[in-house]
Amino acid sequence: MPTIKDVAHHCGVSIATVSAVINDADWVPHSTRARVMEAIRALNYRPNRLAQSLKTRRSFTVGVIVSDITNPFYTDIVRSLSHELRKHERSLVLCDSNHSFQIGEENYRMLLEKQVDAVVLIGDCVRKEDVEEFVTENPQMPVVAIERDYGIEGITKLLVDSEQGAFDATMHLIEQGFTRIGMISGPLTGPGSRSYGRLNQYRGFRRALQVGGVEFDSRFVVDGDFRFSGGQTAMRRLLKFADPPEAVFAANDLMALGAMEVARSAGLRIPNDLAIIGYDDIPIAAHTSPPLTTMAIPKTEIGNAAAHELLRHLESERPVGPVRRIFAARLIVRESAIFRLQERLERAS
Amino acid sequence: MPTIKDVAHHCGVSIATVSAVINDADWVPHSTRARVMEAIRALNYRPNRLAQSLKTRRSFTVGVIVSDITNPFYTDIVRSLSHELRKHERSLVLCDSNHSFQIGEENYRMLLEKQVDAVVLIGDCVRKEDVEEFVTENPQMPVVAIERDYGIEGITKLLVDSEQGAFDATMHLIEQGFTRIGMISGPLTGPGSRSYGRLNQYRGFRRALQVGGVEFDSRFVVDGDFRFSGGQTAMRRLLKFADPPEAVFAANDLMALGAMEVARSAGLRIPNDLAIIGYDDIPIAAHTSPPLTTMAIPKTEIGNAAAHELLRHLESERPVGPVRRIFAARLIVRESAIFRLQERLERAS
DNA sequence: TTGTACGCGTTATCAC
DNA sequence: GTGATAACGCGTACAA
Repeated sequence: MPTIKDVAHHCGVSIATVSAVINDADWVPHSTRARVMEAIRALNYRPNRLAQSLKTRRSFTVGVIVSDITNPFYTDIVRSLSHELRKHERSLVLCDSNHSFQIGEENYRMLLEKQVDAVVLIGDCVRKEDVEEFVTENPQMPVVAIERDYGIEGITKLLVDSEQGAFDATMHLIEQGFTRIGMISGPLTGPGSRSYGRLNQYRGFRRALQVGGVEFDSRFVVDGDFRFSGGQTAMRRLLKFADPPEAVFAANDLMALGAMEVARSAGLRIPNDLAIIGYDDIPIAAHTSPPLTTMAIPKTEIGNAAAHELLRHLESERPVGPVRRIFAARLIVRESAIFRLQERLERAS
Repeated sequence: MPTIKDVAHHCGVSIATVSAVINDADWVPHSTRARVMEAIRALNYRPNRLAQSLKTRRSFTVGVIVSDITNPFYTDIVRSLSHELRKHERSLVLCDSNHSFQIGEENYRMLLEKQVDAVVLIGDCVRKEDVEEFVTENPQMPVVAIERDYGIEGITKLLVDSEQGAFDATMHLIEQGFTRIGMISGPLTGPGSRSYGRLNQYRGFRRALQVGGVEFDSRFVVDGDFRFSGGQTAMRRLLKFADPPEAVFAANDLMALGAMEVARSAGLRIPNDLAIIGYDDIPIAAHTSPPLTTMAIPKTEIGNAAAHELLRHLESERPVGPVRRIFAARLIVRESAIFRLQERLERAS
């Protein structure tokens, strides 16, 4: 591997001049500049970013810790983050904490040792106390937390308003004309309850019923586990009632799909006999039969925002204050929650 | 940030001693070692890996370029790769080339400049000529290519035998007793045809028919696009025949799901009226109704193997020869391709 | 057993 | 305009 020294020797200038050419300083004459460039091409010289970083104290690298990279939301966020960073000449070192706080803490420490310029935390990947400790030790390093509110001052937070999302979903059902509305919620305790940041979905559901003037029936709220099978189990419980709900809001699409499967197996048509609305807009949701009405999370926007916030810090001269941004889920109307008026009138008569 | 110098001053020894303690050399006396450790704790000293790397010429970092990180196969591979590397104190720089050869080439160059110890190429992310050039320029750097055979000497290849996978899938249908068998293939040209490395599926399908003594009907082979909608379109074409196939092998699960949807809408029961077998074993496949019989790709094994091969090079003294490993897809029997004998006898009578 | 001095590849300061 | 030269933080011969 040729070094800057080799280039300097090759074209008979000093390393300082070569360095100036590389970092295109304005004072280098065109003639010498051309000679240096020629030597660089001839030797196929590539600057050693490690040495650059050691000297400039900027690694042009961002560390990312994600609790589970196979979670499609996080994958999408990482992707858009990666693209934005690339546009600004930064690279990304990825750590998957695999839902282990210990691994997350090790990852964080490693990133600091590697002198990353910033850290992005996605999901519930590091213990709050550890983040606090790292942040107080490195107050100058930008930290962005996504989908988890550590409640720590001095770090940027990017969150999704799940209360509002659940409210909008439920409100959609009410506006369609449904009056007996159930909910398949997420787990009330355990890891999923926090990492998904969806504790507030139930609250949004309740608020929508209240605002929409629809009576709340506590029997119609069943808790699931965010998995397909959890949706199935929950739906079976719902269908046992003599007067089951006519519409159901599921806290995520996987459970909505499970619920749909059980409903159809029970001979119910969707949405004619039972309306279902999900949450997440996973890829398959557009292709189920009927296609699933659901709430989309602005994954790409979140990834872009993370990059944007980081770069604001990194590219500005003086430290920039942290930010707390709330993103809204967006209603995607498809066919699983349509109120079929004609159908209902016919049945009523 | 405290440096090794600060630690040395703090406990009144030389930096050489501190360095020896960090890299636990055997000659440091317990007493001084303890004093140094104490100072490290007190100052909260962390060695600067950048400086270490500059000196030792090993960055303990592996570069990964993936054509599309949101592709679940690649995500799983990246995940297992990342875990294995972490166990061996290596970190991972992730690049998503986003199906662009130009971005892939830029990524590769950047990784080299960052002095990564090795490169992993997943999918069709870098032009063959570029890989060749980089490899000849850096003959000592280990390169692992996954799911794409560049046909380049000197790099390790990890591939899935799609011919065998298609053969096994089709053979499963034949063994069940089906005789009129169709195939929904992948695209014959374009990016998908190469990045998925599935050109050979058709060949495996043909071979199975031959080996199994089942007549080949060219009308029953329709090409799709690896997407849900492509599966739907293909199935519609298949169902137009007066004597449609009684079993279908789809080149991926998404198309199998699309085909299933169309078949059911047409009033066909699965597998009673039409058997379907997929390829990939995507997560939802276990939860469709009926659950989809399919071929599973050993994603985790591939990721682990990539890490294993890299570490063989990285941790051995002298260069190790590259390897070419072929992985087999595994049949996952569920319910979408079961031959219901009794049902068929009843219908026949 | 411990300390000194140099080199890794680069940038930045300051003479010339 | 250009070229020495001192850092950057660390590892390591080699001297003490």
